Amino acid sequence: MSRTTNECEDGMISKDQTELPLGEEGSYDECTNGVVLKKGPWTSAEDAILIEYVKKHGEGNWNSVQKHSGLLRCGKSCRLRWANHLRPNLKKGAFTQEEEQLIIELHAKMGNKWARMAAHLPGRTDNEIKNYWNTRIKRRQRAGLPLYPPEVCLQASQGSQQCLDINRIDSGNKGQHDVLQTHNYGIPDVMFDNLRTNQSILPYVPELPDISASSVLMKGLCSSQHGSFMSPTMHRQKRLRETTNLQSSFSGGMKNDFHVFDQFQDGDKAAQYFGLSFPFDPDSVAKNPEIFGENQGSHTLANGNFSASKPTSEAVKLELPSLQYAETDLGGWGASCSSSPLIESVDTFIQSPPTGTVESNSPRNSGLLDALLYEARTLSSAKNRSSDKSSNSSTITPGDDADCSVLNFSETEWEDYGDPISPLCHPVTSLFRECTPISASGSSLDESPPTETLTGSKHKFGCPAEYNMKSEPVDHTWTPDREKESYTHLNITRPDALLDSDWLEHDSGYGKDQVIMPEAIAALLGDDLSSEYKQMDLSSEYKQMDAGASTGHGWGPGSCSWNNMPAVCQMSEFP
DNA sequence: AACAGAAGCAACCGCAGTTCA
DNA sequence: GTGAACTGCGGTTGCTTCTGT
Repeated sequence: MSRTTNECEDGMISKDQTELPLGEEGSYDECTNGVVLKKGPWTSAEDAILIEYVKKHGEGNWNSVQKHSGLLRCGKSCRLRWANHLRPNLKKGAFTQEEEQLIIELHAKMGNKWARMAAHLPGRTDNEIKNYWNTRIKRRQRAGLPLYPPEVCLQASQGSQQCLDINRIDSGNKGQHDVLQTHNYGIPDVMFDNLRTNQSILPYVPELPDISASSVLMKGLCSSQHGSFMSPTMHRQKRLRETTNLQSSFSGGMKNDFHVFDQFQDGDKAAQYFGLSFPFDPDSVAKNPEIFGENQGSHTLANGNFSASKPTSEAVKLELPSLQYAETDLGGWGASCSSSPLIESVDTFIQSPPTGTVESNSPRNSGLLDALLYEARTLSSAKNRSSDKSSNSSTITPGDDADCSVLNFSETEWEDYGDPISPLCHPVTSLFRECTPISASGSSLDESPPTETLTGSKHKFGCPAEYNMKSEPVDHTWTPDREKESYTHLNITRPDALLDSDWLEHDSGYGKDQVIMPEAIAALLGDDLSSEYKQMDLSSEYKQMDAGASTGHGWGPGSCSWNNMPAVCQMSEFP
């Protein structure tokens, strides 16, 4: 079925009926029935027509735009033009630092879910974000920088962990569609945490500081979600669907993208796979080139953040294992504890930071309905948390808006929640204090890896000096002020902010009558959500996963051993 | 001033999900 | 229940502008 044909069939305006605006820029495609549609850049006249149409008829029914307005554009083109350029409240201009930071964090958690990311950035379009990200990747690739700054990887890992938890809890729950969509990001962390927490099985791991096994590997996987581990040529949604079909996002991801784990029944191989401090096994590269960044074809950096023992390409050679960022701070990283993961971390992937607006009032817009529900849950849970915050911070409340917490690593906020222990068994505040490089210039955080840790002759985990990243004269001295600055960057996503009247009355461009009202949202979701989450909490699957866990949180230390990991990871025969 | 490459941006394309007849 | 139509999303391409040589 040809979309163009369909659109043309709807087009109604035939060539002989229409006077072509010859001389205008843009090309014209003639469809089988003679209808001609313009392509290429939009003119201001066309914009005016479209704006007028939307004013009269509202969004949606894009294919009828042509019928009613005579605009020689297909519906898709109209929708795109409206969404990306004409709709009210679009922010134009460069991304602010806050936005950049948010994009990085969101991408670390969501991957290339541009539309969802855009929902977190009011006034920004998915296209803008996508373009920004793609150019950013190019930039960093040239500079030999890792895709994500370390602290973002940490946050993403927490989100991933939570994602996994949720998937396990409620893998069959269609309502967790959003969660399922993000399954990719969770898989590695389990692997890594398992590595770390099962050191007796991995002979090399005990030599690593507490943070190493999980954080190092996780950092690599922060980028590997699109690169080294993932097959970039595989359609993401296809992955999702297959995953869903498998009744387990986790298993699906493993099946489709993590076949390489099959070889990890051997602990040594696993160690080699995860590289860095482990003896390099060139065979691993030969056998699994995709592991080491030879998966090309996506925009993902070949050198991503995942630095194996020995890069196999020049691009990778520039790469430095992300772990080195923490080289001088390993004492902090190693401030291990046996506490259970951070409470909020459990449901990071359930919720996300607020979106500013509901962009459409189109009743048929299912995607936006999802977005509305998504936002509503966020709002609802944010509200819940604000009320629960004082009473109980040690109970898993899946409805909590932990996503915001991830994005708002305000030290004070962590403290507010009691024991600020990360899922990696590290005090979050100390992790971020030691790991968040913010340049004094206030330039984008991710653009500035800590130089002083990049230029050592040989870092602690055995990465030879020749793999050191190109050092750049960036001041990475960490000061409390900078720390504060970095935290405050993110406060726009504070759950509290959601309930702020200003936020709620954020002009969506459709008048205040379409403002999201917290009461309405609460009424919409209210008990349903809570019961849903209660159900999740009690799900037998979750209990099964939790069985044997020493922490009672399912994925804490001991919850999943290396021995049972292959059972999870080798799900190629998963029913 | 001319040129090449990089960067930024806008738009198109194809696929998939949802809705409707 | 099924197929067509509509819509949204992500990937990609192409054009324009900027920057360095």
